[in-house]
Amino acid sequence: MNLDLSQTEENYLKAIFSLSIATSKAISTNAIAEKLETKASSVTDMIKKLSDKELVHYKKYQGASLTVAGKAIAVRIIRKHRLWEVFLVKHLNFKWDEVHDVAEQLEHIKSTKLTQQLDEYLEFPTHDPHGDPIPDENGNIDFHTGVMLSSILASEIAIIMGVKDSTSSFLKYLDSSGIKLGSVVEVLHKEEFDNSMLIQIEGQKLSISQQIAKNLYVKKQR
Amino acid sequence: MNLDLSQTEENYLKAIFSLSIATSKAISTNAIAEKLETKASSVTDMIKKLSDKELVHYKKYQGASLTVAGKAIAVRIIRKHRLWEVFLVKHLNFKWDEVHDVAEQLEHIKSTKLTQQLDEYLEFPTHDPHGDPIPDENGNIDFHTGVMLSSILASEIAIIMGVKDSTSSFLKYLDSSGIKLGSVVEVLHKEEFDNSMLIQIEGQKLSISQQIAKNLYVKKQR
DNA sequence: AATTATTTTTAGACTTGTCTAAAAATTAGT
DNA sequence: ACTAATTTTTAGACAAGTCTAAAAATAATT
Repeated sequence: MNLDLSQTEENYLKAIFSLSIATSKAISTNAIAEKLETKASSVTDMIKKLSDKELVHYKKYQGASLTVAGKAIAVRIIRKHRLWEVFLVKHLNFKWDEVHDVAEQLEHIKSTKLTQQLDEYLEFPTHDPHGDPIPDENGNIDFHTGVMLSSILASEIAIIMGVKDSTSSFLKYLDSSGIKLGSVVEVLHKEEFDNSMLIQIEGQKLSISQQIAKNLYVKKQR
Repeated sequence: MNLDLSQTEENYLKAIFSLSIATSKAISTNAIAEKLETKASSVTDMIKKLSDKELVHYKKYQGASLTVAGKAIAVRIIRKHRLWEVFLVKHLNFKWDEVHDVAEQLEHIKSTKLTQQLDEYLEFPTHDPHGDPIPDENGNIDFHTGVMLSSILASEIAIIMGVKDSTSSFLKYLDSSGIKLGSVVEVLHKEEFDNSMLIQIEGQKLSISQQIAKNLYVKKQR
């Protein structure tokens, strides 16, 4: 069995992996198609192929899920993606909203030595510039605690740990508002009407919509 | 005109470029096929395509040569290849005989910011780990002086500037013989019979075949 | 200059990944 | 439970890049 996958195949595995985080059910053809901006018929073809290679479990009309082997590959790709993001920000002066497209290319470079050495060179980072956890060499991931800022109650204090949405527009909004990873947030008030919240962050008061709050991972301070 | 080339197209341009260094004539279909380890018929197809994109000059049965636009692209790829090689050796602990395959992949990453920043990060290196010149941002290259060790006469002294053959086996031979870029060589004796030479290098006497000497670029010391 | 050998091109086929349009299966709605 | 709506799959086509085998052009030989 040829385990040297095409970039396309790798992208499918990665898509299924990331869609699998939120659920334990099989991932629908349509969901994959939407994620990869392709057509359902193309997805069906590819899932069959990956199923033949025993990288996904697949029964007609029942959606797809990763096998152990498939998940291992997906995690390796994500590991590479995030390591490269760290490299770009830490050493090459990229902003956190500029790294995605380049990392999307770099993640497909095949060389275990490269990945290992890069990891070492970066001093074994645990999180990427967006706060996402970097899988270790064995594929273990410290998933986010999963607490969103939107769930924090008034008068509580938390620390920004990551962003869920990594689109450039969201990241630029955060930059312009002075919200960074590590920032301490105090929830001053929650508006019942639209669930927006008034917060104290980086020395200023700021009103943020629920949409924003739902996309910020935080660690609650006791 | 879509200027976003596939990796395959880029590899053809690079192959034609490197074959063009030794000659001013058009490059034959067969030569390209051999370089890329493919068939002549495939080369014909691709050359036509590149000709349509005005990246190569092509007349049936007359071989191919790069247009100004094609050469510019080829040089950019070579620039990226060599910058990555420097990165791998300088920062990621790769040996000079290990970098080629990885750089072959990395050279296709598309991001002008990445290339610029990498160049700056590496402090604008002028040569890669094999002594090959790195084109600058505008595509200018300091070609090798072109003097090979084989042309150096007995009792003359020279400095190793680069290797012509970058295969792993040749580089490992050099490592095991203590021959490095920058090494000072004195030609002690030239054997008329087989053109081998006895040299003094890195504190030892060494006999090398003409084959070896023909693959080492040197700068003659006056 | 005619013939032979080599190189190059063409023609047709195959693979990968994609698409559209139609058919089949599943899910939802009453 | 039975249509209706939605999702998924199939069938057939296409583009990129490759191949083999045969034809055409060029180069070499005598």
